[in-house]
Amino acid sequence: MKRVKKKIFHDYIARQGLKSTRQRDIILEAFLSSDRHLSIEELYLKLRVKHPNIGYATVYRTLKLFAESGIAREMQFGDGQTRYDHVGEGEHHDHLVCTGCGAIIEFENETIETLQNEVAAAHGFLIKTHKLELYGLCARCRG
Amino acid sequence: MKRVKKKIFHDYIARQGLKSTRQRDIILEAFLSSDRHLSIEELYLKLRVKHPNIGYATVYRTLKLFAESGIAREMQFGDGQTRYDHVGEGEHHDHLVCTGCGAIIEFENETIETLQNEVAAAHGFLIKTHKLELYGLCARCRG
DNA sequence: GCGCATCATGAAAGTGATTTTCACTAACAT
DNA sequence: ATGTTAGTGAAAATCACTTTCATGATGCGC
Repeated sequence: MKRVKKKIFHDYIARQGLKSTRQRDIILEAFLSSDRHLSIEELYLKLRVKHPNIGYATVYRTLKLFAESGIAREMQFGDGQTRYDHVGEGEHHDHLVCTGCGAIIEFENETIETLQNEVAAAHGFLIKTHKLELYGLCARCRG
Repeated sequence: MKRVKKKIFHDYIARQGLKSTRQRDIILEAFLSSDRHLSIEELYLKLRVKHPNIGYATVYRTLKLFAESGIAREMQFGDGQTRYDHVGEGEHHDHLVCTGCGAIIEFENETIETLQNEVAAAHGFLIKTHKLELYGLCARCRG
């Protein structure tokens, strides 16, 4: 899984005529082995422990590159920070966001996806991506 | 329709012990007679033509107030700006966002809403709100 | 109507999260 | 090994709000 994503990223880098660097590999490894939905700052802080020399800007630029290469997805959950989600081959999931504790739970629902495509078709739209977030209280927070 | 929303807002203002001001009325009128999904800046610029004395901060605070009163809804479409959507009585709609020309089209789909509730229930979640956006190219932009 | 406790406003300063700049390095094709 | 081009890190600049503060309205009580 990690291996596959590393390959996808490296292929992308090569295809775009970009360079493979030590920093990118370190950041990629850290990203792949971290929680989903990490913000730039969270990843930066995590990296800083072992690699205090890697700058915030590099993490920022590399994460953007991950998104471009298709192994990550930029997300906004209304907390003012952009988060980067992992993206699997052809996989897509949506989120349940707990407004109480901030927990983010993933789910997939084929039927909803199908309906979305129908809606799009009815409007002549060609869907590229979508975003579905359900905000509320998780089982633990709804006392 | 406009009348109803004005009343809702004024009632809210009164209930909260706030004051009715000339600026709020001007901004409310401009908001109600403008496109849906306006950003603070867009509304501010629009207002500035006839009311150059109204400050950005006032538009910002008033829009927040609209959202609190229930006649507007804050939205984020990934373009870095918060937009304010009109909200009708009990109504809810989702969006198709064209990444080509920026057009935003609204739609409603009862079945999807039902499925969302089922997903939430399956996870013990209590849904408060949701956000569903389909990004792609509109009929005009998919050449 | 008038006083005045509050709330509101506008200009400007402050914030927080990126995003860009720039001088310096590192990759990699030759 | 070297030249060309992309990458890096620190710091400065942006951007989109958000708050502060001195000044100006509101509107209830008399």
